[in-house]
Amino acid sequence: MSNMSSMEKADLLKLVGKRIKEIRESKGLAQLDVAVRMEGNIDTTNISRIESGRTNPTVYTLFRISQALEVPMSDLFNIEYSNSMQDEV
Amino acid sequence: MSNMSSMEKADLLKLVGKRIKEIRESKGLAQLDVAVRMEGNIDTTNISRIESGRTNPTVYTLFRISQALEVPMSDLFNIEYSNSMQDEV
DNA sequence: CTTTGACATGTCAAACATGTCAAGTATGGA
DNA sequence: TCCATACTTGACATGTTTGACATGTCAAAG
Repeated sequence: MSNMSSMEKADLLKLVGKRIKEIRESKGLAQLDVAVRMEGNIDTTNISRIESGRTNPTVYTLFRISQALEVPMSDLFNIEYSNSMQDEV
Repeated sequence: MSNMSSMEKADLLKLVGKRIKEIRESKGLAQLDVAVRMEGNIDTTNISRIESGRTNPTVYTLFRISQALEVPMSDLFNIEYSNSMQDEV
């Protein structure tokens, strides 16, 4: 997710979704496990839609997912500007 | 944004909004400047609502804002792993 | 072959984000 | 005071996310 400057909506959603799935699987969790851990009502339908990039989730939904996965929200964006600055225009 | 585990929706939205405003002002930009730099149609109304935490923005909207502000998306969440102190709670 | 688990996908309704315009507030300067 | 800039707030239409449920697919197990 380094050169985000020219990214389109569909690409962003796919990347975020893939990242969420990656984290979830690395923790050995099923979508249902995440749903159960999330605050408020949710079912796996929405998690599936988010992971496949078919929906444009709100920040609160992403927040609840990051809570359930026990990672900071920044992890969902997999941002590592380790060596450079962002988009020096 | 420490101890996010017990945060409620309204608090999350207020924090993110405050952080966006903080970054925007640190760059000497007006809401209108951000709107103009953002992809797609937008005016300052939505930016105002997001900054005041009155709406729950989608990830794509936050993405466009981070682009306009020329910061990585993680900056919008004020990740504290870097140099600042950790979770003083 | 049937069952079970995990996930994708379709539909529906309710709630909500966004975009747009208009009007209001506040501040600072001429 | 008047005017301009910056931002907030209300109302509304439009589109989309979300939650709920049903169904489809696929693989593994029995």
